[in-house]
Amino acid sequence: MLAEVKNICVIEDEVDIADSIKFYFEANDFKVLLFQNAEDFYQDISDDFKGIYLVDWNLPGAQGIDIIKRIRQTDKVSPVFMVSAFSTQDQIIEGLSSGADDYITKPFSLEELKVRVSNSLRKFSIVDSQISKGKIQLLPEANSFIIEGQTISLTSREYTLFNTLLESEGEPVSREQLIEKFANDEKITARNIDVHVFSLRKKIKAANLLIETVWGKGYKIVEL
Amino acid sequence: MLAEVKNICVIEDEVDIADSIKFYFEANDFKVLLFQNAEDFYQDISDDFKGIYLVDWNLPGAQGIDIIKRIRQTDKVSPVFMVSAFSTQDQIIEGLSSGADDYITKPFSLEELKVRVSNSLRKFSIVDSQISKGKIQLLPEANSFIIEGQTISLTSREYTLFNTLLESEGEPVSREQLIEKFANDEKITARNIDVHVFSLRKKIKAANLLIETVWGKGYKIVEL
DNA sequence: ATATCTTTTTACGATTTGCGTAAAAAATGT
DNA sequence: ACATTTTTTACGCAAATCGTAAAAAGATAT
Repeated sequence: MLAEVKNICVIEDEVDIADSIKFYFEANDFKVLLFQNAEDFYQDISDDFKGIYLVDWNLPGAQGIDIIKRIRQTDKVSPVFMVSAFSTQDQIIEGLSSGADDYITKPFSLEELKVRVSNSLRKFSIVDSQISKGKIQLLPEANSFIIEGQTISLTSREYTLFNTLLESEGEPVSREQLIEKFANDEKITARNIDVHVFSLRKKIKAANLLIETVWGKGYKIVEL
Repeated sequence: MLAEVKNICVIEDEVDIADSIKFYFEANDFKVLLFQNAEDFYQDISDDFKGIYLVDWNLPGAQGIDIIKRIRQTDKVSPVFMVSAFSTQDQIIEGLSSGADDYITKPFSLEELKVRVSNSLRKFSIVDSQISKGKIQLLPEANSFIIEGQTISLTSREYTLFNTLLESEGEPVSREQLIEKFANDEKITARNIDVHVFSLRKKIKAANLLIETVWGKGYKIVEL
C-alpha cells in the first residue's frame, strides 16, 4: 500500500469558492493546487501530478470538457470531478462520458464535497496496492510486454485486452467496456471476449499475473 | 391515455423564484398554484389535485419533509420535487425515502427544471395507459381495494407492496426500492419481499391482476 | 392469557444466467 | 499455400435469482 495520496488540483475562476476549498482541504492535510483558468492549468500542471481534479464546468474561455480530455491524455487514473452551477442531464452525461468520475452541482457544501472526495480517494489509494505498473514495460508496437526480464508476446486483441485491464487497475472491467475498446473492428461479442481472456490467461500465467473474474461484473487483473 | 396533465403546485417562500417559475410554466400552458408557506398550502390545496409538486426544503416554520408526507397521505402518485439550496447526501436520501421523486439543488435553471418536470410528466401520463387506475379504487385505511365490484383485502405489507407496484406501472420495481418503502420498519430482507409477493399474487389472481417477475430487475404488475 | 392474524425467517429445489473451455470455421497476413 | 489470428459455436459447470412451503417470531384482539 502506497502512502495515502492527498493532492487536489482545483480549476475554478470564482475566487471565493476556490479560496474556501483551499482553506478547507489544507486544514485536512491536503496539498492544494489552484488555477483560475484553463491556460494557467495547461501551462503549470506537472505531468506526473496524481490526485483529485476539481474542474469548474463554466470557466470563461475554455470548456470544462476540454480540460477533462486533456487530463485524461496524461493521467488515466486520477479521479476527476466536474463542478457546475447549472447542469442538465445532458451535460452530466457528456461530462461523465468524456472521462469525469463524478459531478457536483453548485452550490455544494464543503462537507458534501469532502464525502465524495474521500470516496474517490479510497478507491484511488487501493489502486496502487494492486499491480505496480513499474514492473511492467509495455511494447505497443510489438504487442508484447516485459516483466522481470522475460518477454511475453501477445496477439493484437490480447494486447489491448491486457492493456485495458491494466489501465483500470482495481476496478473490474465489464465485457461491455471491453467491447467498446474493440469498437472500431465492429464485430466482437461478449462471448468472444471470454475466449481472448482464456488465451491471455494462459500466456500471462508464466509472469505470475492472473485475471480474476468478478461474477456478473467483468474481469480484473492482479498479481499473484 | 388520459389528456395530458399540466398542473404544477409550488410551495416556495422566496417570491422571486416563485414568480419566475409561475411565469415560465404559465408560458408553457401549465396551471400554476403558488403557496408561500406550509400553512397556506395545507389550508387551500384541493384533495384531488393531480400534477407536479415543487416543495422548497428550507421553508420557515415547517420542514419540507412534513409537507411531502402530507402530500403522500392523499396523493400517492403525483411526482414530488424537493428543492433546496444546500443539500447533503443525507438530506437527499431523507427526502427521497419520505416520498419525493426527485430533488433539485438551488439555484437551478428553469430549463433544467423543465427537463426534469417533463420527464416526470411523461412517466406520469404513461401511468394511465397501463392498468387503468380508474378500475381500481384504493382503500388505504382498510388495506384493501375494490376492482369490478369485488373487494380484495390485503395485509398492510401486501397493500404497500401492491400500491408501490401500481405507482410505478410499466417499470419494474426492484427489491431494493421495495425495501426502502418499508424502511421505517427497518427489518426487511429481499427474501422477505418474495414471500409477500407470493401471497399477494394469490390474492389478486381473483381480480385478473398478476405480478410479473423481471429477472434480475424486480417485479411489475400487469392486468391479464 | 390464548387464539388468530400478520410478518419474518429459513430451507431447498427449480430456473436462469454467467462463465470456462475446447474445437471448428472464418478471416487475415506472409 | 501456409501459418497465425480471430470469430463462432457448442456444451457443461457454477453461481445467482426466484418460487414455494413450512416453521418461527411478533403483534393484536378477544
